[in-house]
Amino acid sequence: MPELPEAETIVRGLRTTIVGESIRRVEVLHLDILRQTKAIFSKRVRLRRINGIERRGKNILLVLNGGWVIKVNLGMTGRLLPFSRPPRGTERPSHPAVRIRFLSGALLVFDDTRRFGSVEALSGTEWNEWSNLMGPEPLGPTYQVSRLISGLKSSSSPIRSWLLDQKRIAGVGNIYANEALYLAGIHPQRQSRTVTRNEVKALYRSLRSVLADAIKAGGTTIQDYRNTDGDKGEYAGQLSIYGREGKPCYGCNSEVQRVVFSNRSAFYCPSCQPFRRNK
DNA sequence: AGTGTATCCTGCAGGC
DNA sequence: TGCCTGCAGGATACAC
Repeated sequence: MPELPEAETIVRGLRTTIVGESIRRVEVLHLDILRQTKAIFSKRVRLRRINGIERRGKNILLVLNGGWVIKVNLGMTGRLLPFSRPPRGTERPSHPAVRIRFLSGALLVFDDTRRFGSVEALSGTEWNEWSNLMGPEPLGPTYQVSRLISGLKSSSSPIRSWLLDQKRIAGVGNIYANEALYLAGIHPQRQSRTVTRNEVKALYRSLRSVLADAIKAGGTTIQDYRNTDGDKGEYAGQLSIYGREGKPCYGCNSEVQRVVFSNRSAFYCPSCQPFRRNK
């Protein structure tokens, strides 16, 4: 579920709740979520203070003293839910996988129905190495259209696949890739290197505006996504193409199509996003 | 080297 | 009502 805007919304929620808390102990209810042994994870985070919350792509970082970080990837259905005291009744998470308990009595629960998410404690060095393997942040102040042009120029991948590759650009998932391609008038299966310079410029603009607008709306909830207050994101009402198979295109009334490749659905308007033969 | 496919897991919606 | 199939915001180990 969560792409960059959803992760950013959660980061902002955590900044107002758990920064300054110190970890008393951790409980791991599903070992497959943890990317290291429970003993190592516990040893690395216990009694450390949360100094800040950061985001890299779709990943959420709890920055601890000593340079340690807890890296959280939400997968498809992951949630990070802070509580000032143990939750009761309907407040209780349905699929808790990891609980971080603080000295104050507050706690943070990583809840994940499908358990595609992951949690891992890394040293500052390990984190830097990992981060360096990722592509640039599309909303970063130094990200420029030239970067997108040169990246696409050398790739024979379909452009939707290129956008989903976290090593090429960080944080873009299936919803916003589809939305940005629609707004730029580019068919999702166009070979990346055949996309024209003007089309890439349009894509650069649409990508940044879609992501920024989605952050303003608190992200997109299709089914599972919730922010740190347990509330849904409102961007679903603004989606132009994602999930609209069989419905009329907002621009031209043509029927929105769905095609599956790389095991993911892509949505497009055959009229507004024509497929041109690859060079 | 770079790409595409299958797989992990649970739950929900729709068809019969 | 119940059973079946397909589908879901992600990442990655493989095969080619």
